[in-house]
Amino acid sequence: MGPKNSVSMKDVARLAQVSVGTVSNVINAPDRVTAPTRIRVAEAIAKLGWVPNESARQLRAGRSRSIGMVVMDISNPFFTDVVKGAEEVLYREQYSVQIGNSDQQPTRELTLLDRFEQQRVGGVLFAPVGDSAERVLALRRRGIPVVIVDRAGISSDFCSVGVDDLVGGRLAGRHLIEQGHRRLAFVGGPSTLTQVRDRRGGIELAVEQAGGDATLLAVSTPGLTLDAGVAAAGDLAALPDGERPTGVFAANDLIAIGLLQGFVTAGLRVPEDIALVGYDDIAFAAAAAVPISSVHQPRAEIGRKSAELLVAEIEAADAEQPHSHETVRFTPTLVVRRSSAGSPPRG
Amino acid sequence: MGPKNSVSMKDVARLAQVSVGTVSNVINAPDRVTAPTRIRVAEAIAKLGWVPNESARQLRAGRSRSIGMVVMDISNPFFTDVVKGAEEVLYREQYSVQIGNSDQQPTRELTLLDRFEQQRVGGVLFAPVGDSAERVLALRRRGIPVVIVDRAGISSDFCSVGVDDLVGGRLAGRHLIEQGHRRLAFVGGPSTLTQVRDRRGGIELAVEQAGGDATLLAVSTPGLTLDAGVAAAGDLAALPDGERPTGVFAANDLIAIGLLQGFVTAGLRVPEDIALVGYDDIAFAAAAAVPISSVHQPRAEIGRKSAELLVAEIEAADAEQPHSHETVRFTPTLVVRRSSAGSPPRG
DNA sequence: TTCGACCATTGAACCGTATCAATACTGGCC
DNA sequence: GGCCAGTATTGATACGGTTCAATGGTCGAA
Repeated sequence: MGPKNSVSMKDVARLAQVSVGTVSNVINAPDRVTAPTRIRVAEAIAKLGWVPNESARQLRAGRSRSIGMVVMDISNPFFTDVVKGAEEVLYREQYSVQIGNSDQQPTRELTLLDRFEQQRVGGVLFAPVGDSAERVLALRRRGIPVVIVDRAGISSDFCSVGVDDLVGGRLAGRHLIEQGHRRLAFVGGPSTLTQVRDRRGGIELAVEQAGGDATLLAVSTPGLTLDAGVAAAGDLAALPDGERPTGVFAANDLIAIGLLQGFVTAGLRVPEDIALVGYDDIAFAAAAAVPISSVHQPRAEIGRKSAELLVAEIEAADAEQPHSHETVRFTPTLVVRRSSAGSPPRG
Repeated sequence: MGPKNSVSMKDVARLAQVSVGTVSNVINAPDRVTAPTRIRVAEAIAKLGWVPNESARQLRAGRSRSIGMVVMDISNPFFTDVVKGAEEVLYREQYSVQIGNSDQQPTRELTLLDRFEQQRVGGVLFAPVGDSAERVLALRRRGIPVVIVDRAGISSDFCSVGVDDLVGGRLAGRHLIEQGHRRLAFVGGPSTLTQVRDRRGGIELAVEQAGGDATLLAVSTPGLTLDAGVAAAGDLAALPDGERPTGVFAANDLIAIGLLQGFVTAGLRVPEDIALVGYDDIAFAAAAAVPISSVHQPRAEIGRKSAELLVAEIEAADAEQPHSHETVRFTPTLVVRRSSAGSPPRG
């Protein structure tokens, strides 16, 4: 239909009666250009509505000011908060962010990394589901820095940021035990996720350390979603009263909120019949039918710190300076709310 | 540190003993290449670990398989659901998506559009906050198709997808009136947002049509967030019992959830003292302290349809075929839950 | 054997910018 | 006036692909 209205630097140069090199300087090094010419060029740019072509710029310059971010589940508020923290830093530093949602599928995760590599992004913030270690090393070999988010210290080959999930899980477990619960349950999955394994490991530790008669039932879910929680609640509710756990620790708040819904539907009261502790402390946990106790992670801070580490690594590489990888492991805290208040039912 | 390990098509061509043109064909038109050479080239690619440079490809080819998406608030589950719907379609169609979060700031919105234009994205899915009509037209003038999301039929210059917010607002208003409420309130803002104006307009309409003594109090908030809802709840709770509205319609579910929290804190019971209806019907509305009635939008469907329209427009442009813009306006429905059940307190 | 048709492959031109050595200009100073 | 130092500007080149006209080779038909 319309004319392929493609105005380039050359057109600007012609209109402003200068060379393309000068136009380039007006953009990238304005102080190298004399005021009158600078103005003439600026006017030409405005008149033609020229917008620099990022592809051409990047092709020539080699580097890119866009960074890629891969998250497991964009509809989990935990990740959107991490994303917002990262965006805040990157926006300020003049990077643009590309968010990719792997939806907990290792295949999609790899596809996203492929695309980022093809686009020669300046760096990648990566919250992995599968074991993409090899793929990530390939990225680094090409010179693309990668920071691992939400899984701290998995390897000393990268910077990484996360919380100590073992500690978090133990906090939750101890709390339930201190409240008097003896039949505990852990709900979450898949256990291919480090986060799930560690959080479960944490509550297992708490149970062992408590000694005595405390037991732990592990309920595995296909994913960390609301629906998975609802389904798991049905399974638990179906157990006879004497066998059903009285204290449940969910691998994240989405599961916890789902469990709560499911319990209510099944006629179980929280916390009177069954106590509940979640993980992440997303805003919606406090607003749930019964406010949910949760292991708090500094979500925005995780995002910010990841972005800062990534920017530092990118700039070190640009300046050909050495860079040593850093592992930042935040310590989680427990926020107690109504869902785990009071003592367990006798039974 | 490491060598700038930049392997290009030329290297592949040399190793495979063919010309770069042939390598290109292996990638883009495999059937033009004889099987033996194809294999030889494939082996060379694998051996060298070559990954095509998207910038170079795009620079030459002119088109781009990445599309930009601008949302108002990435931490609002409504938008993440829309995003997931769009991603589903675009991933299938081999496009990559860049998500930008304007955070309800017109300035950031414009910055994001600028970046997308510089990157010469293939198309843009745009959920606008401000009045960016001019900027959007500039994009189109450059040949970048734009689909307006979550604001249907604002202009016949673009495709657009959304729901009829006037109808949605009226549904909510009618429902509250039918439940016997006479002192109604609308909570939301800023009213620069079409969505907010339309939803308020809808309940105003319902109040007018109901005739009689029904009144509407409009409470303006700075944004559509949880916190804004909590704050507004404080204001409403501070009103004397006889004056306080008994039926409240929130411009979205985040506000509604915030209101609910605020009311509970202030000692007001929902729905006994004050009834509540939200908008969007996000998953968390049903899971709130009191399950919240809400005007349902087909969130994923909005995302899918937007993406489909965008792809159609892009492909029409590629094929130099005419394209006529389409406006898709879904009709919202009301989902009644406990937050608006029962009759108003006498007072 | 010769010719033409057809197909696989080649090679050069180009996309829009950054970069940098070379050049043109300026003003100050002897 | 001539020369020099210091800037402002130029123009050619490279980046890594795609594209397409031109080339070379094969095979069947005459």
